[in-house]
Amino acid sequence: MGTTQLETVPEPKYWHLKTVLSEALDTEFTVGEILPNERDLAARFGVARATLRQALEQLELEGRLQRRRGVGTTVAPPRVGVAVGTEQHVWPGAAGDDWQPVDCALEVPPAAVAAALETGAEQNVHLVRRSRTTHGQPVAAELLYIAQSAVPDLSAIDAPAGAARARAVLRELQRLELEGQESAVELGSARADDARQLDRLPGAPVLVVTTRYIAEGRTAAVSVATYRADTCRLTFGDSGGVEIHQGPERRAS
Amino acid sequence: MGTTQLETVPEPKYWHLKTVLSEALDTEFTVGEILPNERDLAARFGVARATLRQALEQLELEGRLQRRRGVGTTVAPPRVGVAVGTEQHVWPGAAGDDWQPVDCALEVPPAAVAAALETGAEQNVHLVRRSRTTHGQPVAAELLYIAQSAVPDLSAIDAPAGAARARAVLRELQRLELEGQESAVELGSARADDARQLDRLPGAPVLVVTTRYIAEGRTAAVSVATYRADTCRLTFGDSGGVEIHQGPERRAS
DNA sequence: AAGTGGTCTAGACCACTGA
DNA sequence: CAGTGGTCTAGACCACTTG
Repeated sequence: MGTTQLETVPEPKYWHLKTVLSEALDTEFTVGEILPNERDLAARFGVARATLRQALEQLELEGRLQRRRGVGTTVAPPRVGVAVGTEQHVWPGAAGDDWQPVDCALEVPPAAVAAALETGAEQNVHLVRRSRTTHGQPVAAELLYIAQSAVPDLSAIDAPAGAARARAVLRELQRLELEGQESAVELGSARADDARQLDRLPGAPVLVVTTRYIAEGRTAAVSVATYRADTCRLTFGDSGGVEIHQGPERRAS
Repeated sequence: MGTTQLETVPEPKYWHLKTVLSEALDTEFTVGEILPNERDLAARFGVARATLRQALEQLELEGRLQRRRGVGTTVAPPRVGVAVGTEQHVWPGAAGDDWQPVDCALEVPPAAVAAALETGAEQNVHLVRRSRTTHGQPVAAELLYIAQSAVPDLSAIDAPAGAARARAVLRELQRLELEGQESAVELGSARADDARQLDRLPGAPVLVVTTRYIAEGRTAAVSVATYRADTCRLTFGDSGGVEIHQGPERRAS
């Protein structure tokens, strides 16, 4: 029962509930442990299930919980840091990156991508699909649009389709000199296909990283990478990231 | 009525609703326009208000809508790109950044920050509060922790408190040579005080950017900046960002 | 005071997982 | 199959903004 303060608080119940649960997670649970089910928890705190769910949703958004339909709610491990903007710029597909080519096709890109690539409307570009995993868990799905002019030597690309063709296109890309790259991060929600790749439900919160790769003074490729927002911390800079703000939120005074 | 497909779809109503609304926003509304209120909209689509709200919540998360209690729901402008990791690293408070010092105090930092700064537990550091605005709108609130050893010359800092003291501390910081910085981005939810600064309700989704500033081989300062996730696109790189993925989500095939 | 979005309830049924 | 989280309903009241 949340009998701590009940009269004088204009604070929403779900907010208070979230705080209580958050503290309980720190002190009484270990990573991977299963929580009681939502109906029991709601009853225990004397609130409707919807209210309890509102608190759980926020905790999941903050990466503290993991919920899976048909299974239950578990305590999530700390977010994993994934490097997305290394100091030394490199082409996608360079040796040592942890992306897995999935597919490759010629397609008409979305208007915004077409504008960046300076291709005409309705004009095909290479579309390479890749997925990224760390520690065996899928963390990101990517759509990589490559101007046809950036990979002109199609004769070297004989694979008709699939991952083999994707690898061939990326290999050709390495021949260009990469002059720069710039990225942007924003919040989005997973489309149905991304959600499937990321092992989440559609609409799950994701961090969308769009990157322009610049060569020969033009944008040679555009990447739209979709990262699981619940499990990932995106790091920019030289090292693999610093352990700040990863766990329970503590504040000075 | 959502009479389009009703029998064979296991697609959730709110998801379908979101799609319909999203298309309507593209074609029938202009930025800043007010939508009908939630009760009317729900009735118009033949769903419960809670279901309608689930769709609106997602659209707000994606930066398509803006909702304000007591006012209404409006069509949001495209997200504004804010630069958070320039190529040439600079100290916070350097000339030309668009942060506004608010406050300054000596406080014991959270454990994770203390570890990064390599200060002992319970040891005070400078805590500078700043806020960032673009186009007159508040976009971020920052807590900037600065090791006392990084600003030893306290005699130059005579302002007792407030923004003046913050500026003085930052000015002293510029004397050090900045050797590097590294950042991480993750999803969070606004605490009560951040929410007030950002003109949002507590729990609103935010992008938390934590940055380590390195000088003399040590971490001299740590910044925890909280950006409004609904209105901001964080850009990393040389330019101010590229117009990709900013608007309605269009896809090839 | 009227109208808005925000919170909350007590139910119901569905989709999925695992034994 | 039983148990889980996900969706949905039809109400109610509250907090806030604006005229």
